[in-house]
Amino acid sequence: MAQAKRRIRRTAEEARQAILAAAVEQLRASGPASIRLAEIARDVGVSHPAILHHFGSREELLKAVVQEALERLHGELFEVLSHAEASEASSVEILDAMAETLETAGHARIIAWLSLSGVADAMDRGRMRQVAEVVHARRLEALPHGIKAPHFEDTLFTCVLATHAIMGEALLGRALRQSSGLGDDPAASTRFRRWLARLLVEKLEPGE
Amino acid sequence: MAQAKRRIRRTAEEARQAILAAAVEQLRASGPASIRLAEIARDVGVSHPAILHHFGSREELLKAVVQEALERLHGELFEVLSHAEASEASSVEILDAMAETLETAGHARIIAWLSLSGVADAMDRGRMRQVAEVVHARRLEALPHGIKAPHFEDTLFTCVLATHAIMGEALLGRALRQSSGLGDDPAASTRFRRWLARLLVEKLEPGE
DNA sequence: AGCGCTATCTACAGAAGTGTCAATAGGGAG
DNA sequence: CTCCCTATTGACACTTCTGTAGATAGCGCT
Repeated sequence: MAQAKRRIRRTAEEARQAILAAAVEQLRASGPASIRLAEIARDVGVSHPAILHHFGSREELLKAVVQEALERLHGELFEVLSHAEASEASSVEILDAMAETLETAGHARIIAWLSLSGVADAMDRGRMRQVAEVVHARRLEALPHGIKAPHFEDTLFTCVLATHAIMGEALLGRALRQSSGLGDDPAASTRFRRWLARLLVEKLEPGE
Repeated sequence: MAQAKRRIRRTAEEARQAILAAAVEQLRASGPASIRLAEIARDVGVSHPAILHHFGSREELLKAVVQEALERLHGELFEVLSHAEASEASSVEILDAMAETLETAGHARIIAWLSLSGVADAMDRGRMRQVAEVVHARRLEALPHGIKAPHFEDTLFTCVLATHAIMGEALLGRALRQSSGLGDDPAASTRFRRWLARLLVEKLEPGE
């Protein structure tokens, strides 16, 4: 009858990782407000007090999840940019790769959740400015002679616009395509990205 | 002692409106998942069963709130566009007005909440295409001679980009300004809008 | 004034979620 | 093999939230 249930005993670190993974997925899917200990426990295959044992409280689990998610994001973006730099990729390809990362890994959704619920304020440390400075340096380098150098803020705003576009496409892409009469055509998304990349590149590197 | 509490008795319609208003505000502030009957009841100044009396269940209240919020949004956008058309406003001014509406009234946040939580799918009926068609007609009209007519999709994508930018600015504006080293400068937001408007207008009406 | 409709209230039931506790058992160390 | 540490569990306490039920009290109508 009631067979004694065989316990799987992980190391503390393995357990934390398994729990964090399930929690991040939950965060991506339904936001921080709907993170339930029982549900995550079920996904991992443990009982919910186990989670409390490793994280102390739901609140602290949430903190850890947010940190984990942001670290994954920064890590992946760093990797994408490193690859791009190493392979001398074109601006179009870089933009494409970043969009791909944000969209398919669900990072865009997570950022939106955190931003809306005000959970992750000021965890960023000026990354946008760093990126913009790199782009601006490239831009000045490739500047044809006799053309007035653009202001830094122009480059910065261009980067901000690119960010908004990528995020917006990840969040509202499907809905807007529906609303545009494009149906569910997934190719429309890549067409938009290509179009956007051309627009931005023409703005930043008018010579090419 | 316990003074009999004087009840305020509203008409059913007034009560519904008061409840909806409080609920929409809650939706804007913290999203659909955190809509609590007791809290809304407190805001309105009634007991929570009163809400259930008027709406039947939390679920139906939520439906009504979503519908109300989207109707407000469509109404306000329609008004803005009507004004713009009547006053022959410039494209820059139109964009500015729409951004203002989306941002200050909190519509952008609401849309983002609904989109993330998958509550409001397909409530739109092709409005994006309508807008894009109007813009495209204007664009062809103002076209200088001897220039090849742009594809409709180019105009459509431009409108989509504008939408993403406005939404993104409303959602992530503060965070990105922080990350850009611009601090809390609220003027930076208007500078960005101006910059964006110029970019889009130059794309759509290169002659001016 | 008296009556009836119904918006509103208080009190309570039930579900679900977080957190506590003592007991259990897996696995490494000696 | 035995012991000890601690990851894990089932049971339970407590809170919060939705929904129900019966009583009550405004307000229009006659």
